[in-house]
Amino acid sequence: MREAGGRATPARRMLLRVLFSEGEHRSAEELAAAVHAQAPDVNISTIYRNLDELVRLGVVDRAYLGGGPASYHLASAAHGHIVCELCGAMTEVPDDLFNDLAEVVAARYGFKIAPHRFAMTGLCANCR
Amino acid sequence: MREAGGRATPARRMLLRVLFSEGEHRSAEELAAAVHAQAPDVNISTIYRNLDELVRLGVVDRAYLGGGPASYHLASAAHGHIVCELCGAMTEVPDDLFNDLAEVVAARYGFKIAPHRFAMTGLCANCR
DNA sequence: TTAAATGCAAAGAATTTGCATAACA
DNA sequence: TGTTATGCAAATTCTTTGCATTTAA
Repeated sequence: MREAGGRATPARRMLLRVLFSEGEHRSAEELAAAVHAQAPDVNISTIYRNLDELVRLGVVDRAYLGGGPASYHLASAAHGHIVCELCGAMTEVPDDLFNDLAEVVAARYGFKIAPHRFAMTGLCANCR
Repeated sequence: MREAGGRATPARRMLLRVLFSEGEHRSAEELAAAVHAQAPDVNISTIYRNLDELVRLGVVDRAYLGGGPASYHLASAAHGHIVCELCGAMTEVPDDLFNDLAEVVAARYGFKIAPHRFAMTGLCANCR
């Protein structure tokens, strides 16, 4: 944080602590709730601003898993996502599942996909 | 529409006409604007309701391409999407690009992916 | 004539912004 | 001591909902 010209504030410490301790795939609201358990005065807009900053620094990944709120997780825990369109169940899938596809897309379009920042939607085993 | 117990209303005719004539990947607001060019009185909530219905009937696909509004296109024009996280450029990719990946995901998780309803995000050739 | 569709206005969820104040370095 | 970060409230964007009215079949 400091290296990037930022400051170490209580709100930021709390947010990072929560990101490490809580499970993956938390929305901004959920992260805010977790932060509030310890520091009730941290404003939601501060959460959003700090998440933006952490995303910009590459510390946190923001993934859009469908219509709902954006989902945040530590960049260190990279993985893909599959999300059921009916029941909403989310499953993590290993990054390397995308290797072949990523190669083709890179070769054909010059596009580098970031598998941990989107979800493949469809139908899960239960809902099919 | 009628087969599904629905009615053929002017608002629906207009919406479908627009979906056929306009390009792909329109947001609800864009579709509303196009409809309004011919029928200024159609309410945006009617657009949303009819889009919901068309999605339910499988006539239209709704894709979440990132943080912005949902994107709608005729289900007949099935294809995948890659969207650049920096410049927002969207490119359509053929469905069959997902064949191998879809097979693995089906075998391993029992999950059937719907490639035309999400976008793979990442960096385009220009932004890399 | 009756269930389905619409318009309107209002609410809702998720996120962003302006501005005065507080606090890290 | 001067930015940087925060709180607060209000605004924005996208979408949904309740309800009275209209309309297709």
